[in-house]
Amino acid sequence: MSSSSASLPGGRPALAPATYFPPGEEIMLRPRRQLACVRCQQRKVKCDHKDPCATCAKAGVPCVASNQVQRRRKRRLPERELLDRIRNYEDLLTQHNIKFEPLHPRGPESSVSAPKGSPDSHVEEPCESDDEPGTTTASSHAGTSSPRRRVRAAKQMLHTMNQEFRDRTDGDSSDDEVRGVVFKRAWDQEIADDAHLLFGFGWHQTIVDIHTLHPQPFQIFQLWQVYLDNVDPLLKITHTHSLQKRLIAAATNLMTITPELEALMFGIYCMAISSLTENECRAMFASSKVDLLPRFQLGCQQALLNSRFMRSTNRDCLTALCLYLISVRPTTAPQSLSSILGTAIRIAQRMGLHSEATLAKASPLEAEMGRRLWWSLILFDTRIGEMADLHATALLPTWDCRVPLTINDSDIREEMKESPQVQGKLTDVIFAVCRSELADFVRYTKFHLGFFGPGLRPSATTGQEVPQGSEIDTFHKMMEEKYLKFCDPENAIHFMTIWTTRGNIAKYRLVEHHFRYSGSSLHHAETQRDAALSYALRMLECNTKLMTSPLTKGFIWMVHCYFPFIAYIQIIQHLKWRPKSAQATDAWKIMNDNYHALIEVLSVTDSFFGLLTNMILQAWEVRESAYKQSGYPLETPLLVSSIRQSRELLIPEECGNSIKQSGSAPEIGYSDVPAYYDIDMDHLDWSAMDWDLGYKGANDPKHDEQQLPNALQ
DNA sequence: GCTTTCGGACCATCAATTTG
DNA sequence: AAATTGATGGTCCGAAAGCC
Repeated sequence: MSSSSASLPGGRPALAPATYFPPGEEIMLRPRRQLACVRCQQRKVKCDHKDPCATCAKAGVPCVASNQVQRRRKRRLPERELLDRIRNYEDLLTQHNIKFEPLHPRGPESSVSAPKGSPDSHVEEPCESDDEPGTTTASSHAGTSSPRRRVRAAKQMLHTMNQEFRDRTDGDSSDDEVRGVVFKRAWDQEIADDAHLLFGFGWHQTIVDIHTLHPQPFQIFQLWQVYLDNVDPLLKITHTHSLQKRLIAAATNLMTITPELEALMFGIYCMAISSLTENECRAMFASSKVDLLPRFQLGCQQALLNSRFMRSTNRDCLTALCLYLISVRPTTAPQSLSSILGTAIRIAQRMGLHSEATLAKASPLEAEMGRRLWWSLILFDTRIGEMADLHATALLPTWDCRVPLTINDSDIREEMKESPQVQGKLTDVIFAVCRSELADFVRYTKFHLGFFGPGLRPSATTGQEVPQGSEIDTFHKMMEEKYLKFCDPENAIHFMTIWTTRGNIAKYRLVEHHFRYSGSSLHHAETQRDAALSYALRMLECNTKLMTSPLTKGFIWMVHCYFPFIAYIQIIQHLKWRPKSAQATDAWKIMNDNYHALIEVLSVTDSFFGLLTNMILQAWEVRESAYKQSGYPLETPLLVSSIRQSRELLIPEECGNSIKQSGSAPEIGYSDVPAYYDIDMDHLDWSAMDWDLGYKGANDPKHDEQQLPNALQ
């Protein structure tokens, strides 16, 4: 081992070890090498390691500290592989009639030197690059190809198949596996361009030069930093250590990056911008979100097309698609998004991300990142399915991808052969693990399968017991003991984990409640209704904490995605039924707090705002008249006066009419509901919930007119 | 003349391999 | 187990190019 003492031969004075290791440090305890900042690394100039460093300070740009990239496993080519390669090259020389001295004299049985003209021999054609991106001409499209070209393509396809069979049958692959690969390759060669199916233009026909859509190199690192702060801690679908190195290299030469990495970069830009507020975005990039986001989304689309994302098995590519889809959510109808998410999940299934048997064949890093990506897609798809009123879900016990491991990114490296040991409960990935754990629990529950998989019997297909209602208690206790009690409420990601988990558990308690008592005589019993109300109030309380805490500022994009609309419905129904109950005062307070957190980001002209406030006002009117009858004084809560005030500012036609209509089965396509206020379907077939029966006319005959929007019925 | 870019010399690190 | 090897990651000098 070379020493790090001062007497290094031939070294540059500036590179003396003291530069890297502070004087006085013991060699045994020496710290990690102090790295140059990202910009100095990129510019290959000396970095003084200050914060900010002198060169960045001088240039007036942000000084971003770089991370050490994990060393990759050294790969030594085994002798056999080297010999095979030599054999292959010798074969090529033979085919081209180039004289050489062979390493192995060839006998007539030599398998690699098929005689020229035999079916096995490679058909050499000049200019075989028709399918190369960028070289395709209009006349070479599949639809307009000449007979000569078709013959050539057919020959090439046959050649590919023969080659594949030869290569594969030498190894351990089964016949089925070989056939699968061969046909996949064959399709790949035969059909060059089909990506326009989703994004409207062919992969070789980009409408603008994609390179012009990238931000400046220093902005790439700013966006990366925003992504690391606001997005990565929640999703954990990129491996920071290995990706950062690739990004640094990519940012210095955007012309040479692979389309997959380019797509991922645009996906990261999209999510970074999505996670910023308008003011933050303007302060950092001197442009508005509405300018930047569509630009990066277009770049992501084009890069996805360039990487032929629909047939690709590249993880970067699918990760990019996932980030892109999350970033378009606020401006996309859930029905549309749900459809394209189905495509994403099918791609993931083709890659085998849903199957532990397939994941086991990949490296531990690939497998683990694959699991995280699978769960992210499933969780996002589940949520969008709820919003799209989809009566189907991919969250079922029909696949066996396990919940991601509780490990830090630094615990898993590319060269690892064995899965890393699970670390403590508080790792980088705590949020992603907790929500995956919850979904993994839910997908086996009776209520969930009752709604989405009545034909599925998880205990028979998976060996797992079906949790009963009371098992939510056990599960909740387990989550509190296993994860939440270790969380520090002062830590942003821990705070998110605590209140998101508790809020979601309350939501599933409510869903389970309705499943259990739907159609039962107990459904309208006082205690059951009180229980349902308490779950809904708990949901709102958790949501208020997430919306109002300064800790979650960067994560608010995720909080907005989970607006607890059903909690509002549950609470308002209860308040109409029992306007003077002991819980009613508490309920108004909790709703008031949540509403004021909501109003921060809500526009009073939104149709969703009208729908929500209409429901709230009706509940308040019931309470007011009940108190008037009894003669007790009643203080109007702030949210009611605030709603009334905002309505007075609106033109009556814009507000009142639309609200009245929306109260009676409005045409609320979710496309016109601002995504911040997505309506929460919560897995339920609401028509089966018997929501209104017990409440209708309880106190006011007008309630018969009070209906849930179409999508909720 | 100042700044930026980047080829490449040189050093550090550490897994794989060899040596004793 | 220690020593060695060699692949890979990292720094930053200094020549050349770019810019004002």
